[in-house]
Amino acid sequence: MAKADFSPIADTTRRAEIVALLRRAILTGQLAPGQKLNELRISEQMRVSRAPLREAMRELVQEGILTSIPYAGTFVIEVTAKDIDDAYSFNKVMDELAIERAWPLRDQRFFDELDRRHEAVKQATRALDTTRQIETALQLHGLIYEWADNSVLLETWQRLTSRLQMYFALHQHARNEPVPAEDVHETYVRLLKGKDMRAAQRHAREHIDLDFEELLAYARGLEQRPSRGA
Amino acid sequence: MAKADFSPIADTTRRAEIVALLRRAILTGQLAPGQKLNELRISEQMRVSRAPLREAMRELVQEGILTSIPYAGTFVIEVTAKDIDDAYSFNKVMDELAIERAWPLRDQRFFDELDRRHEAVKQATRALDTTRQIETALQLHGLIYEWADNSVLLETWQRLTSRLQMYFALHQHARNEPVPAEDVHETYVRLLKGKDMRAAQRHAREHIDLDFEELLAYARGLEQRPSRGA
DNA sequence: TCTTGTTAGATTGTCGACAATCTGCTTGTC
DNA sequence: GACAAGCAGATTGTCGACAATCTAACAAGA
Repeated sequence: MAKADFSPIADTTRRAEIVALLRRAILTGQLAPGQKLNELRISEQMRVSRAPLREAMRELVQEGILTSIPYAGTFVIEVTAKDIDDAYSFNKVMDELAIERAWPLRDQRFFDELDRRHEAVKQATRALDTTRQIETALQLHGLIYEWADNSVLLETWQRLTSRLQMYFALHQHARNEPVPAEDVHETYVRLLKGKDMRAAQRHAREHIDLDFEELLAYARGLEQRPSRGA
Repeated sequence: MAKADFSPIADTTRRAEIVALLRRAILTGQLAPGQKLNELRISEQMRVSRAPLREAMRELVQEGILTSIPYAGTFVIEVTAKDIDDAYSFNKVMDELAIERAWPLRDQRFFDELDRRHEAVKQATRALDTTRQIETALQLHGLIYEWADNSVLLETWQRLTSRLQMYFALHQHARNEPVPAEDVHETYVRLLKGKDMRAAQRHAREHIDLDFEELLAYARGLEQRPSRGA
């Protein structure tokens, strides 16, 4: 009775591969914020013409991690403390919604997947792979969105994820510290398996708090005492 | 003391104009859901080469109103009852957040702008211009997002707006009724000017409810009793 | 009759070259 | 020396043509 459960064929267009490459370069900090993307140089490096490269860049502009100025160029977005703060407070509200919606839909598959992703984080942590640690942590966190059964909510989360990953990667790059050895997701996973939804929501908020606070402090430090008035 | 308040120069690239044209065609229902966009035909009609057209389409795919299948084509998104329901329940939560954030930032400029946009809706209603009525109503509603001082929240709203406008336009198209003469936004505007934030939030939710309920009923009617199981 | 292989037409994906625009330097003038 | 005009050089925007892929119609075989 096992239905053959094929996954979609891999995207075979150059455009899709370029998107993946560029996104990765940006999210890992290989391409720094504010940096200009020279079309000719990149197309030559990738052995690709400018047409698919430009289309890929247009996608990433819409995704919000590149910004384009006509006849001037396309740049990696700058990251301000306000951007991080905005993403943070928005994320808090979304999290509560996602947990609320996903809560009654939790089943064995959910718990299994939760463990699987949790394991992936722990493995990346053991391997001292900071990039992958951020990536897997976000995937762990994203499970409630995938389970919330709301396409708009999920899509919004995925958009936000790009930027969050970029922010955290920047932070890690700057600190250049070894990754924390202890498992900060233990409580989160346990609460999601439990019976108290409010407690899970509360923890999710506070748990996110911690990481973000560090991030914010770092970003504020970068900005030279700007005039923050309207 | 009046600062020269210039608006940005108009986008001079064909790409930007194509994006605007296509978006308009989709949001007004000129291009029906599911319809395929033939690149050659459109590029000839617009007297433009396929390169900027394709870049424009890539943007709209990311914006969520087009969908692309490699080597098969790019299509206007289909609208299901679930999509509308998802957008609806997501919008409710966002609205509460937006009102909460915008509330303490309301000032004279806010009230003036509120009146201005309200007037625009009434004018479109008097002119029996349904398309413009939808557009202006969404702009009126979007003010709280612009005032909430959160870039992520605003951006998310703008993305959602595209689809909402499309949904409502479809609905209007299908009903083909004259627009309602009475002013459904009167209470909304009055509450936003008042002192009771909770009341404003409650009304926004219920006000939105009305329009959406009709929309949902319509969309469900379209779908041939689909199996709604997982 | 149903399935499978082939082929022609149409459409999308990609390429290399040209046009439009910006940037920085040079030049000339005061 | 300061400043504006004008001139390369580089970069982005756009174009037309070619290559890769899909669709459907049709033929051949079980």
